Amino acid sequence: MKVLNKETDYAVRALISLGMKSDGWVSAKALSDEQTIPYQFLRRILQELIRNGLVESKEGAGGGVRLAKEPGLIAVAEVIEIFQGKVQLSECMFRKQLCSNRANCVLRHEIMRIEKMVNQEFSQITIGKLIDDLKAVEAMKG
Amino acid sequence: MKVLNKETDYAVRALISLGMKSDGWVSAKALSDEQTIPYQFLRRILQELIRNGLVESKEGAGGGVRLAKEPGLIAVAEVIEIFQGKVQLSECMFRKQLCSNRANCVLRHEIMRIEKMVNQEFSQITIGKLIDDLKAVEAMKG
DNA sequence: AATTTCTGATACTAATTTAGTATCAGTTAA
DNA sequence: TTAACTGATACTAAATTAGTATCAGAAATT
Repeated sequence: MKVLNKETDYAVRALISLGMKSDGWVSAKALSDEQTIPYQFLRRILQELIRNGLVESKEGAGGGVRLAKEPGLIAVAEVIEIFQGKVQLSECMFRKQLCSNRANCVLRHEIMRIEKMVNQEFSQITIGKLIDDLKAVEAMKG
Repeated sequence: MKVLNKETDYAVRALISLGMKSDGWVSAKALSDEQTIPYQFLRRILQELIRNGLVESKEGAGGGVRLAKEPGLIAVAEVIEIFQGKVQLSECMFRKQLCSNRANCVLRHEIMRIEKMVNQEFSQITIGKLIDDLKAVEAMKG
Protein backbone atom coordinates (compact mmCIF):
# COMPACT_ATOMS: atom_id res chain seq x y z
CA MET A 1 0.00 0.00 0.00
CA LYS A 2 1.78 3.01 -1.29
CA VAL A 3 0.83 6.29 0.36
CA LEU A 4 2.60 8.70 -1.95
CA ASN A 5 2.85 8.33 -5.70
CA LYS A 6 5.67 9.58 -7.87
CA GLU A 7 4.02 12.88 -8.68
CA THR A 8 3.60 13.75 -5.01
CA ASP A 9 7.06 12.46 -4.26
CA TYR A 10 8.73 14.50 -7.00
CA ALA A 11 6.61 17.53 -6.14
CA VAL A 12 7.68 17.48 -2.51
CA ARG A 13 11.31 17.05 -3.49
CA ALA A 14 11.08 19.92 -5.94
CA LEU A 15 9.39 22.15 -3.38
CA ILE A 16 12.06 21.36 -0.80
CA SER A 17 14.78 22.14 -3.29
CA LEU A 18 13.13 25.42 -4.27
CA GLY A 19 12.61 26.29 -0.64
CA MET A 20 16.30 25.88 0.05
CA LYS A 21 17.29 28.30 -2.70
CA SER A 22 15.94 31.60 -1.54
CA ASP A 23 17.00 33.69 -4.50
CA GLY A 24 15.96 33.95 -8.11
CA TRP A 25 14.32 31.71 -10.65
CA VAL A 26 15.27 28.06 -11.07
CA SER A 27 14.69 26.39 -14.42
CA ALA A 28 12.86 23.10 -14.66
CA LYS A 29 15.94 21.75 -16.41
CA ALA A 30 18.19 22.61 -13.47
CA LEU A 31 15.74 21.14 -10.98
CA SER A 32 15.38 18.03 -13.06
CA ASP A 33 19.16 17.56 -13.16
CA GLU A 34 19.64 18.26 -9.48
CA GLN A 35 16.91 15.94 -8.27
CA THR A 36 17.17 13.43 -11.11
CA ILE A 37 13.51 13.73 -11.93
CA PRO A 38 12.52 13.06 -15.57
CA TYR A 39 12.41 16.50 -17.20
CA GLN A 40 9.05 16.38 -18.98
CA PHE A 41 7.41 14.74 -16.01
CA LEU A 42 8.73 17.44 -13.72
CA ARG A 43 7.53 20.15 -16.10
CA ARG A 44 3.99 18.86 -15.83
CA ILE A 45 4.23 18.62 -12.07
CA LEU A 46 5.53 22.18 -11.81
CA GLN A 47 2.73 23.45 -14.02
CA GLU A 48 0.26 21.82 -11.67
CA LEU A 49 1.94 23.40 -8.66
CA ILE A 50 1.78 26.75 -10.44
CA ARG A 51 -1.92 26.37 -11.22
CA ASN A 52 -2.47 25.63 -7.55
CA GLY A 53 -0.55 28.65 -6.38
CA LEU A 54 2.30 26.89 -4.60
CA VAL A 55 4.86 27.95 -7.17
CA GLU A 56 5.16 30.91 -9.51
CA SER A 57 6.96 31.13 -12.81
CA LYS A 58 8.63 33.51 -15.18
CA GLU A 59 8.69 32.77 -18.89
CA GLY A 60 11.55 33.24 -21.28
CA ALA A 61 15.31 33.02 -21.02
CA GLY A 62 16.55 33.51 -17.49
CA GLY A 63 13.10 32.55 -16.27
CA GLY A 64 12.05 29.55 -14.26
CA VAL A 65 10.12 28.85 -11.12
CA ARG A 66 10.23 29.69 -7.44
CA LEU A 67 8.02 29.16 -4.40
CA ALA A 68 4.98 31.39 -4.30
CA LYS A 69 4.66 31.14 -0.51
CA GLU A 70 6.82 30.72 2.53
CA PRO A 71 7.97 27.08 2.83
CA GLY A 72 6.38 27.04 6.26
CA LEU A 73 3.00 27.70 4.69
CA ILE A 74 3.10 24.82 2.24
CA ALA A 75 1.73 21.65 3.82
CA VAL A 76 2.41 18.20 2.44
CA ALA A 77 -1.35 17.64 2.73
CA GLU A 78 -1.92 20.23 -0.02
CA VAL A 79 0.54 18.51 -2.31
CA ILE A 80 -1.04 15.14 -1.73
CA GLU A 81 -4.45 16.57 -2.45
CA ILE A 82 -3.31 18.15 -5.71
CA PHE A 83 -1.82 14.94 -7.11
CA GLN A 84 -3.79 12.20 -5.40
CA GLY A 85 -7.02 13.82 -4.40
CA LYS A 86 -8.62 13.67 -0.98
CA VAL A 87 -8.06 10.53 0.98
CA GLN A 88 -11.13 8.38 0.58
CA LEU A 89 -12.38 4.88 1.19
CA SER A 90 -13.49 2.55 -1.44
CA GLU A 91 -16.87 3.97 -2.35
CA CYS A 92 -18.56 0.65 -2.27
CA MET A 93 -17.76 -0.54 1.21
CA PHE A 94 -20.88 0.92 2.71
CA ARG A 95 -23.27 0.31 -0.09
CA LYS A 96 -26.79 -0.96 -0.15
CA GLN A 97 -25.97 -4.51 0.84
CA LEU A 98 -24.53 -3.63 4.19
CA CYS A 99 -25.76 -0.19 5.00
CA SER A 100 -28.81 1.24 3.38
CA ASN A 101 -28.52 4.56 5.17
CA ARG A 102 -25.25 6.11 4.20
CA ALA A 103 -25.73 9.21 6.29
CA ASN A 104 -26.08 7.35 9.55
CA CYS A 105 -23.62 4.68 8.73
CA VAL A 106 -21.46 3.98 11.73
CA LEU A 107 -18.82 2.14 9.77
CA ARG A 108 -18.32 5.00 7.43
CA HIS A 109 -18.05 7.21 10.45
CA GLU A 110 -15.22 5.12 11.84
CA ILE A 111 -13.03 5.45 8.85
CA MET A 112 -13.76 9.07 8.20
CA ARG A 113 -12.32 9.64 11.64
CA ILE A 114 -9.07 8.00 10.58
CA GLU A 115 -8.99 9.91 7.31
CA LYS A 116 -9.40 13.17 9.16
CA MET A 117 -6.60 12.23 11.51
CA VAL A 118 -4.22 11.45 8.69
CA ASN A 119 -5.10 14.67 6.95
CA GLN A 120 -4.45 16.68 10.06
CA GLU A 121 -1.08 15.08 10.47
CA PHE A 122 -0.06 15.77 6.89
CA SER A 123 -1.29 19.34 7.28
CA GLN A 124 1.22 19.89 10.02
CA ILE A 125 4.16 18.68 7.99
CA THR A 126 5.18 21.68 5.91
CA ILE A 127 7.94 22.07 3.37
CA GLY A 128 9.54 24.46 5.84
CA LYS A 129 9.55 21.82 8.54
CA LEU A 130 11.05 19.25 6.19
CA ILE A 131 13.79 21.71 5.25
CA ASP A 132 14.56 22.34 8.91
CA ASP A 133 14.68 18.63 9.61
CA LEU A 134 16.98 18.12 6.65
CA LYS A 135 19.30 20.86 7.80
CA ALA A 136 19.39 19.35 11.27
CA VAL A 137 20.40 16.00 9.82
CA GLU A 138 23.05 17.63 7.65
CA ALA A 139 24.42 19.47 10.67
CA MET A 140 24.66 16.28 12.69
CA LYS A 141 26.66 14.62 9.98
CA GLY A 142 29.03 17.55 10.41
CA MET B 1 -6.37 8.49 -3.06
CA LYS B 2 -8.18 5.28 -2.41
CA VAL B 3 -7.43 3.66 0.91
CA LEU B 4 -9.09 0.30 0.36
CA ASN B 5 -9.03 -1.62 -2.90
CA LYS B 6 -11.72 -4.01 -4.12
CA GLU B 7 -10.06 -7.08 -2.70
CA THR B 8 -9.96 -5.60 0.79
CA ASP B 9 -13.44 -4.23 0.37
CA TYR B 10 -14.92 -7.54 -0.76
CA ALA B 11 -12.94 -9.41 1.88
CA VAL B 12 -14.31 -7.26 4.69
CA ARG B 13 -17.84 -7.61 3.37
CA ALA B 14 -17.45 -11.37 3.11
CA LEU B 15 -16.03 -11.59 6.61
CA ILE B 16 -18.88 -9.52 8.02
CA SER B 17 -21.40 -11.70 6.26
CA LEU B 18 -19.74 -14.86 7.53
CA GLY B 19 -19.54 -13.42 11.02
CA MET B 20 -23.26 -12.79 11.05
CA LYS B 21 -24.08 -16.41 10.18
CA SER B 22 -22.88 -18.32 13.18
CA ASP B 23 -23.74 -21.79 11.95
CA GLY B 24 -22.39 -24.09 9.27
CA TRP B 25 -20.53 -23.73 6.01
CA VAL B 26 -21.38 -21.08 3.47
CA SER B 27 -20.51 -21.70 -0.16
CA ALA B 28 -18.59 -19.11 -2.17
CA LYS B 29 -21.50 -19.14 -4.59
CA ALA B 30 -24.00 -18.19 -1.89
CA LEU B 31 -21.73 -15.44 -0.57
CA SER B 32 -21.15 -14.15 -4.06
CA ASP B 33 -24.88 -13.95 -4.70
CA GLU B 34 -25.68 -12.37 -1.38
CA GLN B 35 -23.02 -9.68 -1.56
CA THR B 36 -23.00 -9.35 -5.34
CA ILE B 37 -19.28 -9.96 -5.55
CA PRO B 38 -17.99 -11.55 -8.79
CA TYR B 39 -17.80 -15.27 -8.06
CA GLN B 40 -14.32 -16.11 -9.30
CA PHE B 41 -12.89 -13.00 -7.76
CA LEU B 42 -14.45 -13.87 -4.44
CA ARG B 43 -13.12 -17.41 -4.66
CA ARG B 44 -9.57 -16.09 -4.94
CA ILE B 45 -10.13 -13.69 -2.07
CA LEU B 46 -11.50 -16.46 0.14
CA GLN B 47 -8.56 -18.69 -0.67
CA GLU B 48 -6.25 -15.92 0.44
CA LEU B 49 -8.20 -15.48 3.65
CA ILE B 50 -7.96 -19.22 4.22
CA ARG B 51 -4.19 -19.25 3.64
CA ASN B 52 -3.93 -16.49 6.21
CA GLY B 53 -6.01 -18.29 8.78
CA LEU B 54 -8.93 -15.90 8.96
CA VAL B 55 -11.31 -18.35 7.32
CA GLU B 56 -11.49 -22.13 7.17
CA SER B 57 -12.99 -24.30 4.49
CA LYS B 58 -14.54 -27.67 3.88
CA GLU B 59 -14.28 -29.25 0.44
CA GLY B 60 -16.96 -31.14 -1.40
CA ALA B 61 -20.72 -30.97 -1.58
CA GLY B 62 -22.22 -29.29 1.45
CA GLY B 63 -18.88 -27.69 2.07
CA GLY B 64 -17.95 -24.04 2.01
CA VAL B 65 -16.25 -21.56 4.28
CA ARG B 66 -16.67 -20.07 7.73
CA LEU B 67 -14.71 -17.80 10.01
CA ALA B 68 -11.74 -19.45 11.66
CA LYS B 69 -11.72 -17.01 14.57
CA GLU B 70 -14.10 -14.95 16.62
CA PRO B 71 -15.20 -11.87 14.63
CA GLY B 72 -13.89 -9.76 17.48
CA LEU B 73 -10.41 -11.15 16.87
CA ILE B 74 -10.25 -10.24 13.19
CA ALA B 75 -8.95 -6.71 12.71
CA VAL B 76 -9.46 -4.77 9.51
CA ALA B 77 -5.72 -4.04 9.70
CA GLU B 78 -4.99 -7.73 9.05
CA VAL B 79 -7.23 -7.76 6.02
CA ILE B 80 -5.63 -4.65 4.61
CA GLU B 81 -2.19 -6.12 5.11
CA ILE B 82 -3.10 -9.35 3.35
CA PHE B 83 -4.41 -7.64 0.23
CA GLN B 84 -2.52 -4.38 0.12
CA GLY B 85 0.59 -4.98 2.14
CA LYS B 86 1.90 -2.83 4.94
CA VAL B 87 1.27 0.86 4.60
CA GLN B 88 4.41 2.42 3.22
CA LEU B 89 5.67 5.60 1.71
CA SER B 90 7.01 5.94 -1.73
CA GLU B 91 10.39 4.27 -1.42
CA CYS B 92 12.15 7.06 -3.16
CA MET B 93 11.17 10.01 -1.06
CA PHE B 94 14.12 9.73 1.24
CA ARG B 95 16.75 8.70 -1.20
CA LYS B 96 20.29 9.82 -1.70
CA GLN B 97 19.48 13.25 -3.05
CA LEU B 98 17.78 14.47 0.06
CA CYS B 99 18.86 12.19 2.79
CA SER B 100 21.98 10.12 2.56
CA ASN B 101 21.44 8.50 5.92
CA ARG B 102 18.18 6.63 5.82
CA ALA B 103 18.42 5.38 9.37
CA ASN B 104 18.62 8.81 10.92
CA CYS B 105 16.33 10.44 8.49
CA VAL B 106 13.96 12.70 10.36
CA LEU B 107 11.52 12.97 7.48
CA ARG B 108 11.11 9.27 7.28
CA HIS B 109 10.57 9.28 10.99
CA GLU B 110 7.69 11.73 10.63
CA ILE B 111 5.70 9.65 8.27
CA MET B 112 6.41 6.36 9.95
CA ARG B 113 4.69 7.91 12.94
CA ILE B 114 1.58 8.52 10.87
CA GLU B 115 1.71 5.04 9.40
CA LYS B 116 1.90 3.55 12.86
CA MET B 117 -1.05 5.63 13.98
CA VAL B 118 -3.20 4.52 11.07
CA ASN B 119 -2.26 0.93 11.65
CA GLN B 120 -3.21 1.13 15.28
CA GLU B 121 -6.57 2.57 14.40
CA PHE B 122 -7.29 -0.13 11.85
CA SER B 123 -6.19 -2.73 14.36
CA GLN B 124 -8.93 -1.62 16.70
CA ILE B 125 -11.65 -1.95 14.12
CA THR B 126 -12.57 -5.61 14.13
CA ILE B 127 -15.12 -7.51 12.11
CA GLY B 128 -16.96 -8.04 15.39
CA LYS B 129 -17.13 -4.31 16.00
CA LEU B 130 -18.39 -3.68 12.49
CA ILE B 131 -21.09 -6.30 12.97
CA ASP B 132 -22.17 -4.68 16.23
CA ASP B 133 -22.28 -1.27 14.60
CA LEU B 134 -24.33 -2.67 11.75
CA LYS B 135 -26.79 -4.29 14.12
CA ALA B 136 -27.14 -1.02 16.02
CA VAL B 137 -27.96 0.80 12.80
CA GLU B 138 -30.44 -1.90 11.80
CA ALA B 139 -32.12 -1.65 15.21
CA MET B 140 -32.44 2.12 14.95
CA LYS B 141 -34.18 1.79 11.63
CA GLY B 142 -36.70 -0.30 13.55
C1' DA C 1 15.80 40.84 -36.02
C1' DA C 2 17.37 36.27 -34.95
C1' DT C 3 18.56 32.99 -31.70
C1' DT C 4 18.52 30.77 -27.43
C1' DT C 5 16.48 29.66 -23.16
C1' DC C 6 12.78 29.29 -20.93
C1' DT C 7 7.32 28.25 -19.64
C1' DG C 8 2.15 27.05 -21.25
C1' DA C 9 -0.71 23.71 -22.95
C1' DT C 10 -1.81 19.36 -24.25
C1' DA C 11 -1.69 14.95 -26.59
C1' DC C 12 0.42 10.73 -26.51
C1' DT C 13 2.75 6.00 -25.27
C1' DA C 14 4.51 2.57 -21.99
C1' DA C 15 4.52 0.20 -17.75
C1' DT C 16 2.32 -1.37 -13.81
C1' DT C 17 -1.39 -2.47 -10.94
C1' DT C 18 -6.03 -3.74 -10.10
C1' DA C 19 -10.10 -6.12 -11.34
C1' DG C 20 -12.16 -9.78 -13.11
C1' DT C 21 -12.42 -14.60 -15.80
C1' DA C 22 -11.55 -19.34 -16.93
C1' DT C 23 -10.07 -24.01 -16.28
C1' DC C 24 -8.94 -28.30 -14.39
C1' DA C 25 -7.96 -31.39 -10.62
C1' DG C 26 -9.56 -33.27 -6.43
C1' DT C 27 -12.96 -33.88 -2.30
C1' DT C 28 -17.28 -35.03 -0.11
C1' DA C 29 -22.36 -35.93 0.33
C1' DA C 30 -26.21 -37.91 -1.53
C1' DT D 1 -21.67 -41.89 -10.06
C1' DT D 2 -22.96 -37.48 -10.11
C1' DA D 3 -23.55 -32.89 -8.37
C1' DA D 4 -21.84 -29.38 -5.34
C1' DC D 5 -18.11 -27.89 -3.54
C1' DT D 6 -12.78 -26.04 -2.70
C1' DG D 7 -7.50 -25.84 -4.33
C1' DA D 8 -4.43 -24.09 -7.43
C1' DT D 9 -3.15 -21.33 -10.97
C1' DA D 10 -3.03 -19.15 -15.48
C1' DC D 11 -5.07 -15.77 -18.04
C1' DT D 12 -7.40 -11.28 -19.99
C1' DA D 13 -9.26 -6.63 -19.53
C1' DA D 14 -9.58 -2.21 -17.56
C1' DA D 15 -7.75 1.48 -15.11
C1' DT D 16 -4.18 4.05 -13.23
C1' DT D 17 0.40 5.74 -12.99
C1' DA D 18 4.67 7.00 -15.05
C1' DG D 19 6.97 8.98 -18.48
C1' DT D 20 7.57 11.26 -23.46
C1' DA D 21 6.92 14.40 -27.23
C1' DT D 22 5.56 18.51 -29.56
C1' DC D 23 4.35 23.05 -30.66
C1' DA D 24 3.36 27.77 -29.50
C1' DG D 25 4.80 31.83 -27.26
C1' DA D 26 7.68 34.93 -23.90
C1' DA D 27 11.88 37.19 -22.42
C1' DA D 28 16.96 37.87 -22.45
C1' DT D 29 20.94 38.03 -25.37
C1' DT D 30 23.48 38.78 -29.45
